[in-house]
Amino acid sequence: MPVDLELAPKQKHAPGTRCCEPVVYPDIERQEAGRMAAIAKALADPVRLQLVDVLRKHAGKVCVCELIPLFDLSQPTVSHHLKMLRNAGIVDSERRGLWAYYYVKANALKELSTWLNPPEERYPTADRASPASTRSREEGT
Amino acid sequence: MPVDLELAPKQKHAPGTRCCEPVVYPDIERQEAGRMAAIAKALADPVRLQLVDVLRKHAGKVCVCELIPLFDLSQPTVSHHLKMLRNAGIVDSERRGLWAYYYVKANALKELSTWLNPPEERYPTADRASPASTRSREEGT
DNA sequence: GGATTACATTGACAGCCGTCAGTTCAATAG
DNA sequence: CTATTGAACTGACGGCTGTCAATGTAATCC
Repeated sequence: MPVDLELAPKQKHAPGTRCCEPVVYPDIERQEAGRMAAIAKALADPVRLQLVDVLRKHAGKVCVCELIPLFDLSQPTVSHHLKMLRNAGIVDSERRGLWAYYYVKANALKELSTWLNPPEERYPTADRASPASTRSREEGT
Repeated sequence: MPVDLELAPKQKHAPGTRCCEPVVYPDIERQEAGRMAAIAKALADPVRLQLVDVLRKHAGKVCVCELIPLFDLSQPTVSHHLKMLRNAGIVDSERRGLWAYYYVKANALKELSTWLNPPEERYPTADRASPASTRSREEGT
């Protein structure tokens, strides 16, 4: 049965003890997180990741007819993946006659890449778990 | 999955015309793509991305009870997301008494980060669509 | 014109994902 | 011991995803 935690003081914890120092959370992160998660979602499939990899490595515009035989997938499935990548803003396409050429949009992966790649190793080493202890950083690289 | 190149004159194209130069695809990419896609999948949700962000920024071990109020989600849902991050090998946890502390594992994001971050901004702007161009660099086996 | 080609779209299907209410479990407090 | 607390687990539900066969569409060739 549900417990009435409304009436009690919100943080009981152990008397005089805290689990860790409070975490503040900047609301600005939220929009950014949404955008980056959308990019990550588009890359969250091996086929799409390989597609982006091939397009990046060839650094030009690659025809769909060259992409299809790279996978054991039907043409509509590859087309579907390309569409998802385009909807995510990662790639774009251009038609020339019968053929469609895809390419990776510049800076499309920049935000996620920047977030993943911290510009500096300037993370403080405070251990928020035990405020009394003077430990720091248990994992070396 | 396998890169099975057809030997038959599969490519009709327009007579005497090619859509673009052939794309070779290193098979080694496949495993790597699978691993990186799994990491991307774990980050493909705003909540999980924010969780990782908070854990990274605090650079120590953060108690779950501090993570829960950051989101408008039930405790089981946050726990579920943390489990997915752990299963993906991105975070790990440690119990101390009643509390559980989560932290980002070192190097967990390294592979994806490296792939996203091109080692060099040396992308030429060769256009593979025009057969007249004289590029070479097709990375052989 | 009709036939062919390259690619996109549709519809259907199984499987996974995000969420919550409810429950369970382990550790602590009294 | 019992009561309480922090966190994980279970079951359920709607929605989304990856895949294919079939179809549609636009451009090209005869």
